[in-house]
Amino acid sequence: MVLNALKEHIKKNIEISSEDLETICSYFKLKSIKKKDFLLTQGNIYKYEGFVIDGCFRIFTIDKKGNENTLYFAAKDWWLMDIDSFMNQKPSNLNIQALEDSQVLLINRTDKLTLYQTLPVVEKLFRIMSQKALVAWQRRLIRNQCETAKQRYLYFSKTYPNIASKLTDKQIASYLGITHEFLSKIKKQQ
Amino acid sequence: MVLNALKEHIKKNIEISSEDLETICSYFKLKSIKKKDFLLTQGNIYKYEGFVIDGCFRIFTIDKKGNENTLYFAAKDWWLMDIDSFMNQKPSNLNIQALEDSQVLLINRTDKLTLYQTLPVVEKLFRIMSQKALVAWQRRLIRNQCETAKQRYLYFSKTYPNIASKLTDKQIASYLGITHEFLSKIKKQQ
DNA sequence: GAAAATTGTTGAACAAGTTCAACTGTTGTA
DNA sequence: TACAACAGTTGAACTTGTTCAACAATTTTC
Repeated sequence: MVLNALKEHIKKNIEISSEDLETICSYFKLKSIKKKDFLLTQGNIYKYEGFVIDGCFRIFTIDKKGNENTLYFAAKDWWLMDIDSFMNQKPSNLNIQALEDSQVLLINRTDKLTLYQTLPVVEKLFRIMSQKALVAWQRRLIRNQCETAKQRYLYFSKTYPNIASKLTDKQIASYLGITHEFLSKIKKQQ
Repeated sequence: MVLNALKEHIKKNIEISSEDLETICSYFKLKSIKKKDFLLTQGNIYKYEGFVIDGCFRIFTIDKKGNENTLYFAAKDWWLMDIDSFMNQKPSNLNIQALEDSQVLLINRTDKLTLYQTLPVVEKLFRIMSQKALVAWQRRLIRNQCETAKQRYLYFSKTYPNIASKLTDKQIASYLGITHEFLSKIKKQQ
């Protein structure tokens, strides 16, 4: 059953009773998203938080010069969030696009706030997940500052082979913060 | 009184009763740290989480090549954390050094875990603070990817003038991810 | 207050990464 | 199946940032 992936994911992060687990999961609804479709586009308020059941997404921004900048990719068991837009009801700077036909479990803002209020364990769950994510973002920033594009490319394709294999070089380049021409030259070198 | 800064900070993030606020604050102890002294050095387990009352700190790592890479600076009202080391009792990759004579409120791991267990509002507080920090780290990464060193320098000195004024150019360069020679050239340009 | 250590500046040669343009190879799609 | 759209490759000229070395200015320390 589709909710099992979410349940397993939650249990990896916290200890939780099965009643609480059921309650949490009952608020999530499954949605299918076709390849190239958007779950969120820049300028709109993000009304959901999503957990990827199957498929792959790219989360990116487009800057003033028109360059696409990929924040991260989300495959199975990753979250699709824009905390700032979702919590503060602000227009988002992000685009969330399916790279292949995908399935996500979505929860809306009202239900999420209800969960926070009624189940303290949900606060704990998202506190722990946020802190883990924070550590990961700090490490990525440091890597960006002290490694060359080639080292970052090798790290990415080694660390996330399943995701990397689904991506075009253009998408990988926008994640690494380099042009796709330069990525092409890097790959030729080795 | 010294705890007032912490109380005000907490109240900016969540709604909280004054009893709970008192309870939380009662676990923090004031510590003075002399200029150039370390609150944490790379390889050790970080036993505290700190809230800066006065002074300024630099949080940085040293990579294999011996280059210092500054993660962030923490002045009044900022937190001094290494979540990964503190929560998982792992040796830290970070150094936390006072840039001037400073004062911090510290809480140890046992007390922090007690707070999490006894006061649900503490989970919420750190969930919210972590999520805000996460958003900030994502934005910084995007800025690093699409702006030049000069733009990043101007952004930093405009956004954090109080912190920037306390720092040497070498420290600022290590935060921006450039050499201090290049920062010197950037400053000459304008 | 002098010596030592650190920080900041400058230049020249170099390396990393971009831009633009032209071309090739793939993947949709009518 | 053909054609359009997009992804990938390559080269030349360019910009951004690094490295190293020498020197000047400032701060620390005894």
